[in-house]
Amino acid sequence: MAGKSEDGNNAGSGVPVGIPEMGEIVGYKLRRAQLFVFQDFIETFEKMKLRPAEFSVLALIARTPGQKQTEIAEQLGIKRANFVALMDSLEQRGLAERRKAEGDKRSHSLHLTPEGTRFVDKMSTVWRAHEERLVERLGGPEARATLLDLLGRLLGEKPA
Amino acid sequence: MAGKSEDGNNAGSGVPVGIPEMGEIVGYKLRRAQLFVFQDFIETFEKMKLRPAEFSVLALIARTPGQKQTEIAEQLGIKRANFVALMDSLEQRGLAERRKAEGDKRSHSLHLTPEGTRFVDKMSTVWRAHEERLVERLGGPEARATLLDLLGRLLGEKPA
DNA sequence: GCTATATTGTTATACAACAAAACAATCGTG
DNA sequence: CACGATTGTTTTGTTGTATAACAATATAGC
Repeated sequence: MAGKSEDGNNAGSGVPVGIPEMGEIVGYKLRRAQLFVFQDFIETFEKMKLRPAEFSVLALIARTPGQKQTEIAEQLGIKRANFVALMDSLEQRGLAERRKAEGDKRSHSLHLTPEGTRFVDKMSTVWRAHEERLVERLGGPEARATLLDLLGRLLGEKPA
Repeated sequence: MAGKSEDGNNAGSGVPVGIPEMGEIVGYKLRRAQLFVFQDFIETFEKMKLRPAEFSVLALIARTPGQKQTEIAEQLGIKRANFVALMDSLEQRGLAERRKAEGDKRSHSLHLTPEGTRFVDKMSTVWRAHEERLVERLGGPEARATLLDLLGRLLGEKPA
């Protein structure tokens, strides 16, 4: 056998070389992992009737209240058209509210209600348990930090 | 000031502590990264009119031909009901085909057509360029290996 | 061998996520 | 003031995915 194997794991097995194995495809594994994590997230927040998108909206409003709808939506990569129903729901549940922005009669500034603030507190606690579960799977906090760093690189974030 | 800061980056700024920053949420960053990678993937394969799911099906059939529909679907996490239309499309495009499985008149064994084989060759080449783009973003092949490893841990794969 | 149960591929259907276009109200600028 | 841009909204369409039901076939138990 003249050393011709490129794949390294299927010499002479008739398996066509050059065709990527699923586990070697970054996009594929990324998707599977994201699905898994979201699955855990969704189950974790099932009782609170909170979906990932709603979580992110509440967290953003909590951290920087008063931002305009479009600003919040943009930061989360949500089209402002699709953001409307999302915000409607949060408002009807009494968790967040739209206030007339002073100075601009078109835009709404987003805030948490008092109940929303309490809700976000509980939400944050519940989230921590979810995140800790991921850390265990990853094998420790350093692994999580590394993962966040690598994902950040894909997203083009500055190398800190 | 007695050292009470837990967040470490917003002392005295009125920002509620305990509420996670978006960039610190594994699930969120994972989703954004996956979206980004898929975006690049989709643009890369726009000319070939190939979607991620179709790519994965063709790659799987190419690597292990003769598998039953349900087997392929299951490996990819696709419900067999949704797999039908997917496979229909690949068959109508002349890339893959269903053969009557010998021994079981219910099941179909999946194979590539000759044209499908050529298509997969080209597909693999094009994919490599996409993957290489990701490697550059990540900062090298080692970073990619690390990422695949970490994602594998999330998915519960054996530590090799 | 016959019957009950399970599996395979399929159809139909519903729902959620997401994108694109258009619109009224309002803003900002020349 | 007139014009173009922006904000929130409605409407609509597409895609991905989940569920239920079905006919054909296979398998296991008796």
